[in-house]
Amino acid sequence: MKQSSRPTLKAIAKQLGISVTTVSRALNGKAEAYGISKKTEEAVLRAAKEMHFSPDPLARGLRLNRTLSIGLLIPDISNPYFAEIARNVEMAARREGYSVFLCDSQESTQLEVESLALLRDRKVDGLVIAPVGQSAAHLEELQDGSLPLVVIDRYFPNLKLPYVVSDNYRGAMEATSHLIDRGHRTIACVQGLAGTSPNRERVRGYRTALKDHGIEPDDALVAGSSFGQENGYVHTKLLLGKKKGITAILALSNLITLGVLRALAEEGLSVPGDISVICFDDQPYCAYLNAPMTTVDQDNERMGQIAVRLLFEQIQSRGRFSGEGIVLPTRLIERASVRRITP
Amino acid sequence: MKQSSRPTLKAIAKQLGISVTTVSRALNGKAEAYGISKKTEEAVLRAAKEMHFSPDPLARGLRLNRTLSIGLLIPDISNPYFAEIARNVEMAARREGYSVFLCDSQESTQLEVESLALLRDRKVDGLVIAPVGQSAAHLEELQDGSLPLVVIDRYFPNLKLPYVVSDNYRGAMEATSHLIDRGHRTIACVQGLAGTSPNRERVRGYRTALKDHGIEPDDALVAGSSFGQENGYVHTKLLLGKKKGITAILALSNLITLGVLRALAEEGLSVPGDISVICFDDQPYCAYLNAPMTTVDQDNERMGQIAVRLLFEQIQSRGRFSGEGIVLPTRLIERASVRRITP
DNA sequence: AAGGCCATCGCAAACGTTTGCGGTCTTTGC
DNA sequence: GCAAAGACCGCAAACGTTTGCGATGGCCTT
Repeated sequence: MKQSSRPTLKAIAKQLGISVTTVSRALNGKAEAYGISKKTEEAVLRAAKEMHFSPDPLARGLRLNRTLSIGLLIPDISNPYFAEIARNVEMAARREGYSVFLCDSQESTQLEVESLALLRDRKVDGLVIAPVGQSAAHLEELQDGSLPLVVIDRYFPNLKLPYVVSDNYRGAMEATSHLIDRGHRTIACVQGLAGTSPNRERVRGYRTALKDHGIEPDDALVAGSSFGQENGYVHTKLLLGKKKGITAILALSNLITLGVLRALAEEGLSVPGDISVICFDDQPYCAYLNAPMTTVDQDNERMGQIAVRLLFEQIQSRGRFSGEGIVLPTRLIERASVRRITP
Repeated sequence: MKQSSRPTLKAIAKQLGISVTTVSRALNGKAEAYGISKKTEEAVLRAAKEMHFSPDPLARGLRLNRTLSIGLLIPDISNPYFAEIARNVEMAARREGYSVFLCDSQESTQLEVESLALLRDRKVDGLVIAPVGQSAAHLEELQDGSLPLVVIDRYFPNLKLPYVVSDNYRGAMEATSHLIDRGHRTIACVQGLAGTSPNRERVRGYRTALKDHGIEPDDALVAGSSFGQENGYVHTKLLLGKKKGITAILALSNLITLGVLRALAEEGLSVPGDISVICFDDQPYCAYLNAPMTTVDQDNERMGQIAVRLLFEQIQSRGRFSGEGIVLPTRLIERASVRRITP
């Protein structure tokens, strides 16, 4: 009885009394190109099937310098927003025959740098990365196209890297306008991680909407420093204490929103009775919250799929990417967390 | 200017005028064992550092038959329950120097089988798998210990495979008892995927609790066939139509719960005013739902960590696992979705 | 002076592929 | 009958490691 080790080219070759070369070529569909008779080709294919042969990815990778794997680098996979993206990336990649290495940078640039090196070491054929987004120094060296990659969710305006992101600017503008249209004038904004493109764009949309409606943005109404829940909680508390007359809050992420809600509950404020809330990231549960939440839905399903498509285009054209990037529209989902008021 | 290709052992060897053998041994800490002088050892280490050498995982894997990678197989990574597990698995694995291949089986046994083959092909050193759980045929052949693995969330009583799961039985029993204690007698149960261990155990806990309190379980009060949201919705509708007098619902997953809530909303029933609800899986948002949800919290953080620990114990001891498996306690988190009634 | 024994290191094979050059036959053309 | 042309296939190197055997010197011992 043979060991349970996988069959190799050699095994097939020996069984058929031919060389590994021929076996390899036949299996790679190069029979015609190398003048291998139909008979042997079929024999090889049959034997391979019978023995359940599949080429060793390591050996093949070593020789070909392609691993048929990609890296997926995410700031926090437990965030349902990213989890959804990850799911679509995995599905799309698998459909192309690629496997994906998952790395969670835990919102730490330090860990992101390490992960990047690690994935590179692993010789992944490409990378889709949702960067922490505060620093881009470690991404600059990736611009040379030596390693195909696409950036998602957060991007860097001054880097020549393909990206796919939401139209955060318009999304925030629409949301803010929605509030203004319903009579709100003093609108607070609980923001996320400063310096990241989504945060920057969203705040910009928020301010533009205000100005467009003749309301002067008040910097004191914008607070926050991370996309996490705790941040939402803390800064809602602070905002409520510092500024009076706030009638609505724009929360810039789903986790922030949960923090906001906690703070409001503690303060005994009801949504939307006492205060209106609108937030980024639609999640399955948003409709069932106390006061079903009006949200800015991002199409993260497509984001994952498109990211992979963009990536494979690079991989197949070996390198250079031309386009600027892709911006996906958002969608305002109106529910019941915004009240119409008369100022 | 050299190509931007990574430095190899040969490069270091050439630079120092020694053999690759010596370089390899020095880098692997076998200098002493093979009698390599302190001087050369240090020279090698220094050169390696300077050139930013790191061994090619492919070549190493080919030679050693170890890839320093594990596979993580999940039915649905976009489910926050599994996402949280994935996060902890990734973190724990990375801490041990392992990378993780992510596979999403999309709750399909078919895809699970394929993924298993794929990961095996990739020569992962181990596997942590949350199986779909309906069929175990493809897992049986893994019992021989040829590939270390640990099963999480769902397990198979008749398979000798290490597992770590929640104490679903007790969890459901406590939840049901909680309802009974508050006066509920007609308690519906919206279940998940039939045939899976969590579902079986939870239903068993539900029934036991009823019997323990002198209530005869009514099979017509148990319905459902998947852990998804749609299932929760549909079967709540059906239950409400079929059975009268239901005062409480036990929902066996977080997604099911969302479906339940949708159905109740459509029927104009309020929680907990008209009907009480209690559910499995605590999620960050549960506290902010309309009627903050009383839940059975599972410690999926530890589940991921322990799974990895168990896995590495197998990997290091090359093979045989002795223990039976690990059962993590659940915790009932009492909020406001259960009303006290007087039957 | 010869043998033995350390201390230090290198050769070459092996892991499983792919691929640039060939090398044999058989057939064909004249 | 003989060369040229296909048709069909194999050798061996290469990818970057690790490792079983030695190999080479120098120094000590007797």
